[in-house]
Amino acid sequence: VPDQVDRLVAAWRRERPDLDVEPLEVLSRLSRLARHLELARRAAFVELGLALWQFDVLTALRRAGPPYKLTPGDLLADTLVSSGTMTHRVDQMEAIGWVSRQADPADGRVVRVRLTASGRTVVDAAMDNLVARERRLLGTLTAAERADLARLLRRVLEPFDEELDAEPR
Amino acid sequence: VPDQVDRLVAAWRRERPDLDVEPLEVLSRLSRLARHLELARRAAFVELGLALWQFDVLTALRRAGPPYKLTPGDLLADTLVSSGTMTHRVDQMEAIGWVSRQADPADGRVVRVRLTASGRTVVDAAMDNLVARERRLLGTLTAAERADLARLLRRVLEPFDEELDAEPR
DNA sequence: CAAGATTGATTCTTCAATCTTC
DNA sequence: GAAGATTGAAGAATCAATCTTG
Repeated sequence: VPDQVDRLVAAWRRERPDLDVEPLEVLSRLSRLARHLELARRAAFVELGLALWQFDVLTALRRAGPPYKLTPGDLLADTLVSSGTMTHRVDQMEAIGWVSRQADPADGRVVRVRLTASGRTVVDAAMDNLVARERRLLGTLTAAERADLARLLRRVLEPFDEELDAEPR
Repeated sequence: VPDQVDRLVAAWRRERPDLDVEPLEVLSRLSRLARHLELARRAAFVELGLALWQFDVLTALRRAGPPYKLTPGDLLADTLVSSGTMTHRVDQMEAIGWVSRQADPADGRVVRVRLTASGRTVVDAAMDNLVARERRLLGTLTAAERADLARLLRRVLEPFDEELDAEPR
């Protein structure tokens, strides 16, 4: 049964027979799937009064463990956004009360972003919700297939992770 | 060798041992990879004076084949954005001269968005560029592995494609 | 009333410039 | 001067409301 990407690839082969579009079989599915996931996650979080970008910041802090503090710079690497974006995000979430800012006693340039108790409550609920839904989503695959998929994705992801240390944002 | 997602998953297991975060092995890699791809594509198109969202619209029209006409509604399904977004996009690109709007003679509610000659020139160049780079990106995988990856992604994507007919945007 | 497209308000992201501290 | 964070302006995505035609 052909899917949307099969149709897309067939269309390219018809319109640009000079181009070998084989890479799209993987990368176009990947982009579309990521976009669908984003839309689905956003819809699920609306009920919790939570925006997707807020969830991304909260989970980074939650994962860090007690005392739930990271610098804006740490958060950049986790969320892959620019530094200006992160400042704005922290502003908003500080106003809501999910995070707070603290000066770093050792280095005056650095700020600590700390997850508050209410922020932790929200992110734990959202994470329960998310993992449950995403498990359903992967239910069409066997455990072995999921492991295969994870392994292949890791291989493609490798070059990107390596260059992360070098790039400013 | 552990990657960023291995670290992320390990952190969750430490902080939320009550949660089974196995789905993240796949879905977190997928999201991160999609984000990296987006950033890389954006950087590549900057040299061509092309924004990512413009590329998405142009390719949908180019793939459609002569006479390179689609309705805004058609473009929604291809690009997974809202109807308001698409109107704004077509506005911008019409101002640049890459597309034009035409009324549908048969149905007054419908608009045809047509790719112009200059739009076609731009999209063909960008597509050459994109496919070449993405082929390099997948070079770490063998042909068999790429086929495996495409197959597995297709399986996960299936439920989303099916519900596409039902949803408004 | 439904379908298709548009509009305007709001929100988020980005970029480049700036400020502070090392 | 470099690192880390912030600022403000500009651009794009979204939502809900609206307009037009079937």
